[in-house]
Amino acid sequence: MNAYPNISYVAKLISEPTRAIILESLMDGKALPASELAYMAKVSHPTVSSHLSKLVEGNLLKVEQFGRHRYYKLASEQVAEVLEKLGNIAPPVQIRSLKQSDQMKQVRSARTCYDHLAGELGVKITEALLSQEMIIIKDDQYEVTKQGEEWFQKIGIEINNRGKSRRVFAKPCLDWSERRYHISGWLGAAIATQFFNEKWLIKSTTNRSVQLTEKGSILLKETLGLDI
Amino acid sequence: MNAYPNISYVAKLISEPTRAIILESLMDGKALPASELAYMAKVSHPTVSSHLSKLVEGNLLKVEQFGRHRYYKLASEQVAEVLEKLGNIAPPVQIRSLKQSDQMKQVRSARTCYDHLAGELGVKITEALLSQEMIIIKDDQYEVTKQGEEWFQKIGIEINNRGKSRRVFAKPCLDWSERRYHISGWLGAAIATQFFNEKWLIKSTTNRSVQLTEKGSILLKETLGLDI
DNA sequence: AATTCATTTAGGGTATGATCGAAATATGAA
DNA sequence: TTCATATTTCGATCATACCCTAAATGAATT
Repeated sequence: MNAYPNISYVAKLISEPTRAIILESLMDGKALPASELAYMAKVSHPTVSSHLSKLVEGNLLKVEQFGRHRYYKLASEQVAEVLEKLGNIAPPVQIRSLKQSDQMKQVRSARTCYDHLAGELGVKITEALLSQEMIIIKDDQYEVTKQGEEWFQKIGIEINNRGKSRRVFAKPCLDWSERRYHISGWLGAAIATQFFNEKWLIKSTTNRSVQLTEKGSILLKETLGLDI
Repeated sequence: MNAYPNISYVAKLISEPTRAIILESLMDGKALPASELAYMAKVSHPTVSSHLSKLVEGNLLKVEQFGRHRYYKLASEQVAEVLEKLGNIAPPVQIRSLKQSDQMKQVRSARTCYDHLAGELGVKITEALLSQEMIIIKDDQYEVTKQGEEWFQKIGIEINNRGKSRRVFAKPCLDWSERRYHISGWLGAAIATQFFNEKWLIKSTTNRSVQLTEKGSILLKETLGLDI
């Protein structure tokens, strides 16, 4: 009765708290060196090193070497998907300190999820686009309307310019903190990229959270009527 | 740096091999009593009982009591989704015995995945429907064509009869054994249900595999040109 | 009430694996 | 070559938790 892929092996890799912190730290798709991850997870170098080799061995992480630095990142978007889905059925963590509570608030308010926006900000933008009929939902996918196309063009995104990208255009992704949906897929990534390029949004250096800038705030207010 | 849902907690629940067997045994959506699960996982009653209480505590399983029996089932479709996705990034199990190898072959050839068909059979039906243009793929979703509607009607499925079901109509689900796609969502469930109702397909009593009947084989040959 | 079947609690043996300091290795800079 | 930094290997310690047997509980049937 064991004729299945080795689910328990992968789950075991994810289950160890230190490794879970490592994976979560890499969920926004960036690559980090071992020492940085050791600092984030608050464990010694030998410990993090042993965890990293297990994660690479299990194909959850990839490693790229530049000189004496090794940068670790998630092995694929599928891994990020599994982690996000696990987040959806997982209970929230117990908050133990004020600092942690602040981090939590930041991350819930706005963060990146692999390559698109999530958290309250991601959900609010998505819902504003829906209510203004810039996008509509059809069969569990988002479609951009005529006026939506103009709006995206105005902020610098050419909907029809995505070339031969075989990626899903835009689908709803259940947000673990809001229990509502935000946009993932090609469109989600395009929005996030543009927001960073135009400095409407900046990334935190310590966690997955992101911060709306003055410029970004004005843009959302003026073009979508969004107060944040 | 821990301001996230408790991914490691859920992963730990799934990671224990005995619990993984229990979860996999319930992946087709059916409900089983503790003693049956103890037999399948080849552990004692106390052991399985302790695992089951942890899985219920962690909201991965639900329990329903009928008299002195307690039936356990997956808590939600989301749990099944997580398990299936984990299967996609997990390495295949080591085959240790002939019996296990036979089970493996059965399960790979045809099985249920929560409430729709998977394995070689699920993939072949999906690909036949695509090549005959009964369904087409559009933006990562399947749509039923005019002639497809007739085909579904012929086998007893009214596409337009799904009432107020808010479920995704039909989307591709990556199959861990085939590394190709089968149909999930409302349509996937409708197909599976109809195949069981009409006895074109029967379930194994010991694992997730299913067997095409004589009648079922003829139907697929005559209406889709599928040789299985 | 007594019996039977399903499941849970209790307690102890055992194994796995996470952790760290110290030392070793690998890479680039001086 | 020598030094400095990044990472891994080694060895020992320690905690977690899985597993079983035996006994207890809970729920129907007689």
